[in-house]
Amino acid sequence: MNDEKYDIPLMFKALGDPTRLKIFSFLQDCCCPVAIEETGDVRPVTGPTVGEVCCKITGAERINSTISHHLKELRLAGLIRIERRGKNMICDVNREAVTCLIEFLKTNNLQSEETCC
Amino acid sequence: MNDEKYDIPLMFKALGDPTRLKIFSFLQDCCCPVAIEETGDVRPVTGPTVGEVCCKITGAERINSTISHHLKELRLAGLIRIERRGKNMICDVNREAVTCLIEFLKTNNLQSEETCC
DNA sequence: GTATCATTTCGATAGTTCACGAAATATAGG
DNA sequence: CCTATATTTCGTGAACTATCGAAATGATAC
Repeated sequence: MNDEKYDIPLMFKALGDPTRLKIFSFLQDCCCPVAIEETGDVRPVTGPTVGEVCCKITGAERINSTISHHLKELRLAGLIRIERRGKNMICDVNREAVTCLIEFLKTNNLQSEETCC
Repeated sequence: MNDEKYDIPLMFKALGDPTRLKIFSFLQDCCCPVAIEETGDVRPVTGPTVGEVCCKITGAERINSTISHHLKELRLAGLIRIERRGKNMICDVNREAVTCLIEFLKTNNLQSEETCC
């Protein structure tokens, strides 16, 4: 799971900004349905639009270029996917990437607090 | 586990720099023995010194102020502990903090790739 | 106390990032 | 094609960060 596919420091960096972490957290809580392709790839079926994310995070109606920028960084880090659905772009969390981070953190981080080697 | 005790974005930010992630990774691999106090607190017994970390990360013999700075950031984020042992400062990973991150990432990140709500 | 070793703090610099508004792009609908 | 809607890209300034060498600190050894 710790492929070359994901850039671990880039993913952590993306989550290291409070605004981005809020966005990520919101998308995680949305827990949107996904479709599984013949290839085995997973892609979002529905989910919050960029506008809905903006509204949720900033409280404002208007779409914010800052949120767009943060979404792009989360996307470039591989943590979320953004896909057009008609007029809107919809977002969802890339669970594989998150699992990759979890695996990284789990390494040598056994719950036991005794000496391990 | 998701106490107020840890600042999640700050921890992710600390891990978001490649140099710091290398340091953290090295300390994780060291997997040093820890002592359990009467209070239940855990503290390092032995572990790499700051000099050893510098050597490992930069390859140089000399202690590097940059590494010192990165260690401080990891410490302020709560991810590692640094303690004096005679002339040296020794480092180790704070597993509780790491577990806190893992729990955060696990939320709504079930392995199942089907619709979950 | 003085010298020495290990590490941190300070100060400067170059580079990066966040946030904002304005302009550009892409899609849908008439 | 023209318009409206949704979102991204661009340009800018302020704030932050990484890195480096030099000076300061703190602990031990003599």
